[in-house]
Amino acid sequence: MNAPSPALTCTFFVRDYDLAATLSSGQSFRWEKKDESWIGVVAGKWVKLDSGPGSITATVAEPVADWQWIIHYLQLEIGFEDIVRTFPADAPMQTALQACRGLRLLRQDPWECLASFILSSTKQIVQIQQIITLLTERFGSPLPVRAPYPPAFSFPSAERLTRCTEAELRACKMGFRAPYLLETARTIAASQFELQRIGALSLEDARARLTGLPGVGRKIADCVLLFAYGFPTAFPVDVWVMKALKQLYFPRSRKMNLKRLHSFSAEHFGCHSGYAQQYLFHYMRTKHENAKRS
DNA sequence: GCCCAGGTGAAGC
DNA sequence: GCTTCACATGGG
Repeated sequence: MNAPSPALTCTFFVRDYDLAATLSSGQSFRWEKKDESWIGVVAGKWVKLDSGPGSITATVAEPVADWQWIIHYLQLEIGFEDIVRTFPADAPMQTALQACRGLRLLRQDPWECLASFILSSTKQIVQIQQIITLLTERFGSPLPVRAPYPPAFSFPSAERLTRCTEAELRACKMGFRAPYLLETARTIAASQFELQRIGALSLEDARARLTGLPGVGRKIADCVLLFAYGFPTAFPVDVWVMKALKQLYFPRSRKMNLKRLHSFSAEHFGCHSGYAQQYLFHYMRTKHENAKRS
């Protein structure tokens, strides 16, 4: 077989892939929409994604022969229909599914995902994006970019962040999250904690390891387990998912606390409950604008 | 001014 | 075990 020759673009044929919903659904915070394209950084490479009918085209700044990194990130090879089929048949779930069919889960870099969600607590998605943009501009490395697009930067490594002061991090507008990020970066960089090994553990053990890090509780751990490691039943419950579960499933119960909702979700949403969770989250966040459009 | 945002950890009961 | 509160910052 001939090795594929290096190229600047590659087109992938896809079905049921809503790129816009996927990249704007609060999994990753590094995507910016420019005209009809999405600009981001994946695996240390600047990349532009364009969605066509039944296809996604990736464009990079320097020719590459192997596109596996973007295939993996976008999860282009998963059996989407097989996942959606496992969702419960109840009305709320089917409404959410219909509202944003084609929404996918990404497979992100564990460190970037962990650091990003440490910065996410009680912040709106736009603000998380602002913080991460500042962090990458100040402490990441500049990457080759295609003209005429603005400069892009890698996500700073844990080791790089250990050389920051807390004040420098706070200056990225992250507030009280700065010491959490700094301490976690130190733990990771000192190899007291191997992110590599988390994926081989059971869900419960992996979650226990992550929640041992400062600033990482159940919710942030579940985000990393789902968005970076692909644990299919990690089920992050934030304020939106909480609202979705209470309003859609327990409209007249006053005593549904976090713990009860976790046990409900574990038995109700099936073997891909994490995927189902992302549909509920995105549906709740966007249903008002959808209502306006239709 | 107020309430809220992909929460967590510590203190109080 | 649970509930309450402080913690920065910016949007609506």
